[in-house]
Amino acid sequence: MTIDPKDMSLQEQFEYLKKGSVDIIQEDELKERLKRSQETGTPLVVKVGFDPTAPDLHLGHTVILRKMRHFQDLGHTVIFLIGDFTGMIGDPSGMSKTRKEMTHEEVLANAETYKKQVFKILDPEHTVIDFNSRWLGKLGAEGFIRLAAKYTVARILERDDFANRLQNNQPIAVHEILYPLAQAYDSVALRVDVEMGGTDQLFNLLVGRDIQREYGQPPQVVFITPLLEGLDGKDKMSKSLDNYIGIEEPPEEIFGKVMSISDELMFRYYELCTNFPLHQIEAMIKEVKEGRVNPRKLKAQLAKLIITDFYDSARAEEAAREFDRVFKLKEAPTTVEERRIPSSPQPIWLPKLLTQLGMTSSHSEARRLIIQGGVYINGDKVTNPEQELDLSAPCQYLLKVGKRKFVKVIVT
RNA sequence: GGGGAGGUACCCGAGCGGUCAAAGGGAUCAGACUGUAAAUCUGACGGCGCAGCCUUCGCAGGUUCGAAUCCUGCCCUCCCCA
Repeated sequence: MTIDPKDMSLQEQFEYLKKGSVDIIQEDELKERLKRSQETGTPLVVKVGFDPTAPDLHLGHTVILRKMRHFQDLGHTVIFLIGDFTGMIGDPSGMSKTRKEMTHEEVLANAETYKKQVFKILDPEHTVIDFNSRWLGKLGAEGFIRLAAKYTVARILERDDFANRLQNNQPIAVHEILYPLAQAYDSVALRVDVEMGGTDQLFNLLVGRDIQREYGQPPQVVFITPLLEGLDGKDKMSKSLDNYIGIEEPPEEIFGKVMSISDELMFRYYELCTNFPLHQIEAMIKEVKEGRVNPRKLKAQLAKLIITDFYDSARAEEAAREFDRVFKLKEAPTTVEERRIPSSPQPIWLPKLLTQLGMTSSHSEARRLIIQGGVYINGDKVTNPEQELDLSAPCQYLLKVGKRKFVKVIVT
């Protein structure tokens, strides 16, 4: 980015924001608001809701965080809204069950965790962290009924998820159909100009438009961001599927995970997790296809970019060197977890030790890995599952299990 | 309320008296080949100091020399009708 985003023309601003979006409803309305904002010098209010229970952010979340940042780059205000009230309902789109109410302290603690993570991407100057219990909690039964009166059951049931469940005779609890309304009311309370969300949020965000209209506000622009595929390239990235890159993971870990994704997926990540303009990404795809560039090089670059976002370029370079060291030169990593065990005249059976160290989950597994040639001691492959280690005198053993599990055992 | 189907290892799913630690697929893990890519190939995939033994097929009992398979009760899920 050579030019200051604030110096962009309106059209350029629009393009800057649009990159990587799935849908914008309506594009013209967004352009109009950008224009008016510039004319009046009033920043737009951009809202994105987050779940109060899951403050462990991963690369998938950064897609929308990056987009929030783009709005900030243009001087707009982003509201990081923690859905502590709606969290009691549980978003039906996540098929989650109704959650129990969290205490105020828990919510605040989670908010702190969020702060620590999101400001790796967001600009604190232009970020407001808010909680929707602030207004939804005050609404009361009466207020809620008034709100509910502004929408019809038929319209709520248009939602894919509800329609399917109705079709399949699955239960829909009454409180679930209130969820979209509660979320929509957030937009009213905050007089939101733009609400962003993933593709699974489309319905909720659209209800926001309708409800704002009911309350005499201009309907928000709905900005839909894509869901990032997980490391497997199939499902969306999520912690529960264990196909994620955590925002707080160590650089070495992130580097390794990025290197393990498929070439195809790499370009998707380039698109959604870096500021590379589309034409450059297309050029890279072409170069790879024509064999002019080794995809491995591009993947390493991607890994470094991602780490730089979460840490800094020095850490990124370090992670890259470390990776080469372990996987190219097949050396041990520079820092290996060390575990001390007391010396003993009795030797220890290797599978027992590996299991004790947590490197394997059972003696059987350890035995299997040894038989399959996946266990090394001090760089030498172990072939005998009955292998024992001498613990009679102080010494060190470097254990390696599988491709990447290392532990240094120090006999004291 | 009435009728029907079913619960098998991480997931899907076969098995319906012994030869079943339970077919097949997926996921996963290890090894080979590589670029910790993809594709492919090989092997493993309940536990146990493992040529043997122990515990698994919703739960609890029962029949039998012998049960994932048969019987009884209980729990749960789904489908159709009302």
